[in-house]
Amino acid sequence: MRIGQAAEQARLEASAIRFYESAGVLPEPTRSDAGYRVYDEADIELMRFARRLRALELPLHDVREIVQLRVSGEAPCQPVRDAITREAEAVDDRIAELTRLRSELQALQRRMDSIVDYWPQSCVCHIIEEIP
Amino acid sequence: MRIGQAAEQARLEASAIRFYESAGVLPEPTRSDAGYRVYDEADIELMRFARRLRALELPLHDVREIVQLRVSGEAPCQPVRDAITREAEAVDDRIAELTRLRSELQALQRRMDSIVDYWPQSCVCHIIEEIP
DNA sequence: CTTGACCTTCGAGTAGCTCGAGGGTCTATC
DNA sequence: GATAGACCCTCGAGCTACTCGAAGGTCAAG
Repeated sequence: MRIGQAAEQARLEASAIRFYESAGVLPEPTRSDAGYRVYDEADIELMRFARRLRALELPLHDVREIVQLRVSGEAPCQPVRDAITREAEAVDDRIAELTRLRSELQALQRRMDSIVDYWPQSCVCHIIEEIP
Repeated sequence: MRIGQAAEQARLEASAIRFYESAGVLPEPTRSDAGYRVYDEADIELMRFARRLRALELPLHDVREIVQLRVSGEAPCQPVRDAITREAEAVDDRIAELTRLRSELQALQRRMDSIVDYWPQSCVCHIIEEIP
């Protein structure tokens, strides 16, 4: 199977498959006489594995490490656990950050609305100055 | 005042100030005879304004538009309102996405823990295969 | 006159891809 | 056999928002 069909089966873009290969995440596939990449079912499964790890938003270097272990026949369980633990912490941190940011944005929106209600012609942009 | 002190006053990195200038966010400053960038208090205020907008995680092209309006003497109120509205929506979307992701990561962690509790020697990585 | 702190520009690096240019290949149809 | 259209190749650039390092110029103090 060539890269287009592989991409469809693995639900990745062909450009992403080439990129993963160049980044050492996926192994170099065999080539046809014409130089086309040729994949089999096991290659597709590996692509799906990588896609699932990326769907968890694991950084690519973690995906690379985990996929390489799997390719070499070692169980990548501990790296997967560690990566998921790190990722869960990163996600929690980012949610907390975005929650603070959302409060701040909502407060700004309320202030802008109230200023416009009371002084329809006035400029509200000075409220930005109040951000530390 | 030169760029180092300006960076300190505006709480930006000097490299960020140069980058903002090259990106058209901040205007080109006057130069000393030696070619050093020279800033006054109004320049610092503009830097702070840009920093505050970026602290709201507004994309740089929005910051550029808003800062340029302010430089040209126009009130950037409506663009600020629009940008904040867009940003609030983007933040809400991202929080929803990350909340889903956190649930998924926590579910994976629980599954991995339970598998290790019951079959301490087994590999848990097949649980990744269950991700669509 | 030298030292060290500061400044300059330019290019590359970060993350994770996508897209386009310029070219080759394969398959079906005429 | 020719040709059209779909597919593939590599390489380089682009996206975001900066940061860092190299190689070199400037300035004040001792």
